[in-house]
Amino acid sequence: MILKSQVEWALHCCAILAGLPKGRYLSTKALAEFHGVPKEYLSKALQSLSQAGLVHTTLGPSGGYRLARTPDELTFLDIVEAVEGKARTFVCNNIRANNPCRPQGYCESAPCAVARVMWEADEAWREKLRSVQLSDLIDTLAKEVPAELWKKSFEWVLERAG
Amino acid sequence: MILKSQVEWALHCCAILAGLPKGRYLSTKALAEFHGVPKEYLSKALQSLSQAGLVHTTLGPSGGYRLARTPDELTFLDIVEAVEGKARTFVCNNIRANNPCRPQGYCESAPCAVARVMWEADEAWREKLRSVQLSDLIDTLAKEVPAELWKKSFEWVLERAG
DNA sequence: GCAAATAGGGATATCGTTTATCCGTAATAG
DNA sequence: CTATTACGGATAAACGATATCCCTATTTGC
Repeated sequence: MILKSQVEWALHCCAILAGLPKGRYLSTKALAEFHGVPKEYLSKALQSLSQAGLVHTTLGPSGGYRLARTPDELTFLDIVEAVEGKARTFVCNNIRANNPCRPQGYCESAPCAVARVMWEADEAWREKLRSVQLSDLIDTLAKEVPAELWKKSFEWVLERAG
Repeated sequence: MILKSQVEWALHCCAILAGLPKGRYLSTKALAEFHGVPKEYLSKALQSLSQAGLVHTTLGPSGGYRLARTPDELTFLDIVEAVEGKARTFVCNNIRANNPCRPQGYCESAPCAVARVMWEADEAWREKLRSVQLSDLIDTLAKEVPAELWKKSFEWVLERAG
């Protein structure tokens, strides 16, 4: 069970978009080049962000993406769920219903106890992702990324932002 | 990203094995029939439990599986990891290293900040699974499953336990 | 108005994983 | 000795992740 690589791409792209001056847009082409990932496929991930309402888009030359909210209003969970979906990672097939001792037509009152535990763990995962905002990531990166590289990257993006 | 159905099967099988009298074994055939799942494929899941040391096996007629530890020494995480593996659900491909502004031969000091957050969430998921013991599940089932069904199921298993 | 660049969506192809089955081997109980 | 079992390897089908291509509508700048 491994998350799509698109999740990683989307998170990194949002980190870049967070640094865009207000009103500017960055294209798929620039984001793909910056991260060294296939443009056409990255486009699908960005479309997922768009459909989830996390980013705004414009068409035409100088078009592209910008965040729809401020970085402190965007959580990791928002981004992960936009790409990966909101479905739980554990699917209950209710195999207890195959119990040969079970009376005919017996109807379950509660969700399977096994599934409930697995869903609680799933929720713990989501809660952790919900607790981290995009702004937290930016703060961390600002500390960790060497100043020179940080500055150069910012300029690189600005040159291409429409 | 969805867990294998084998995870569900393994959890339910362990719950059944927890009810076995000391020293008795239950075969793949019986476990597969009880849960209505393909015997050959379930066998792979049980082999995973065996390789992880969670269950003991014996060969021959009246052979099969029994728990290697008491239900309060077996956690959900033990079982989930035995089947699903211990690898993290988020794989960092270190795409930040593709940054065109990055100086040649630059070597990262720390794991990617994005990956660290994702791994913390993964750990939160595991911690939750680690906190629930198989005995907890048995307690819940003992309360929720109708007494009649509980008794019949127990008898069904005993008839087939070697 | 026109040309270039863009997001968006659909169709398609490739690859790896999950799911599933089959078979041969070794061990064991009766 | 026979029947039954766990175990491992080989194989195949089904599915999702990855990736590419193409067409359309829209927008910018000339």
